[in-house]
Amino acid sequence: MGVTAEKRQPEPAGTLSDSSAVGARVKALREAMDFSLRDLAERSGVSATMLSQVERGGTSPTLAVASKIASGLDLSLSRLLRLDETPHVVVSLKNEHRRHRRGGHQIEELTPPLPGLRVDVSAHVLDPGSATGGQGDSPMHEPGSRETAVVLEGLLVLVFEEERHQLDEGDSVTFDADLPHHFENESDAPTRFVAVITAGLRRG
Amino acid sequence: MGVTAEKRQPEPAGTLSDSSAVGARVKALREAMDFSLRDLAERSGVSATMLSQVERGGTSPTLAVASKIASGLDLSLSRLLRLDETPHVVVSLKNEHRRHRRGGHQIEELTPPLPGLRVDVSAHVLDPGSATGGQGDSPMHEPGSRETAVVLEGLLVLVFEEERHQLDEGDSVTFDADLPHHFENESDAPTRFVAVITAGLRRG
DNA sequence: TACAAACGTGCGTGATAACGTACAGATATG
DNA sequence: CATATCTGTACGTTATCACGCACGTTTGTA
Repeated sequence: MGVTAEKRQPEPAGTLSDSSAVGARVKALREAMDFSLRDLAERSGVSATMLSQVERGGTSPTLAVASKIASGLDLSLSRLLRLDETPHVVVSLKNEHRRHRRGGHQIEELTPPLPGLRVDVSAHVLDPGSATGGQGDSPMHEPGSRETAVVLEGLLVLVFEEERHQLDEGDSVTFDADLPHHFENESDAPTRFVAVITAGLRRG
Repeated sequence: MGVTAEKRQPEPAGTLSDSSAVGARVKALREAMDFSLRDLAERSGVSATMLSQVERGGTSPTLAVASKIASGLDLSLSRLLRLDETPHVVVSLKNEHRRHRRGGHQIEELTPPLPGLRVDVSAHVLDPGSATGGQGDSPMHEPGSRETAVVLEGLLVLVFEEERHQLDEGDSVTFDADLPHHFENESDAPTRFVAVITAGLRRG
């Protein structure tokens, strides 16, 4: 069971869209602190000329120089950069979740398609008598991946390499997801569970 | 990324403790992802020659190039830098029991303490008016870790770097867990949610 | 008003980042 | 074993970072 890996997008979340954003940020912080270019130059150890070029977006400073500038503004470099990165928090509202259904198997993606996200969280509902592992739903994942399933409601059966494992409400199970497996609902009530799949060891 | 200090002022406090630490970090991450220098060059748009120099600490790349390298590693530059900045306290549960409570916060570990497990899944109940992040519960996790929370019942508030995010039942949220955060229940009914925390990047 | 000081930026220059090419060693393959 | 391919790095070249100096403009002061 699982979702195909999202392909890398042109501008992943958190990447600087334009390094001149950092320059504008430095200028704004410097002015907020009531410093001139020469003031900041003295505090940071970077020349006023360079600071002017950076603020106007005319050059991309090295990490060493950028760290000095951040220090002159009483910040770490990572914190300075974070001010202009895309937001770290991604709230996924219930009605925004990507949902799909295959027969008696209902799937709801709970994690956003962020590049570099090494875990996939999804909610599942299995109607009575239904099972996962239909068309387009591989019984195995990429090598090294692992899965944890948590039963929220009802009864769940994990069939792992042809061995059956009974899970009651509140139980959880962790296993290597790169081996053949699927889930079944043999009861006469729907089963709800959350599946957490970690990225494999080799990422292409 | 070793800058010779012979002609420059000693680096002021607050800068990267060791520029070549970033290079070593890039090398460790690249090898963990099983990439060659040429593989990463293709993904990041930075030449293999340059990557080799950076990893060996022979040069300090510009912010523009460093951002490309980070992107090739599926990271933002600020996260890459954060891995080698001020050491963070690693959260560690005080006892091995699978269930425990702190005031109005009830926690249940759902994943077993398996070696090499790169994800931690836990169920939480917050009584009305309660919050996470009390004594012995650090507001930050190890560098590079990420967290996804799914609201199963009730209303939840995420306070992330002092910004509040409202979540209704069924909503989910994903964020960098190595920055200050905690959860609150401001409603008059209990809140149940599942938290999924991925291992940090610092681990082997 | 005149003058001094402060400010941001253009210009030229040296240092170094960034890359392409080629090499030697390691690894894979028939 | 011989050959091909992959890998990391040395070297030379080009592009650009980083700076000192000087300029024109703005601001402060007597």
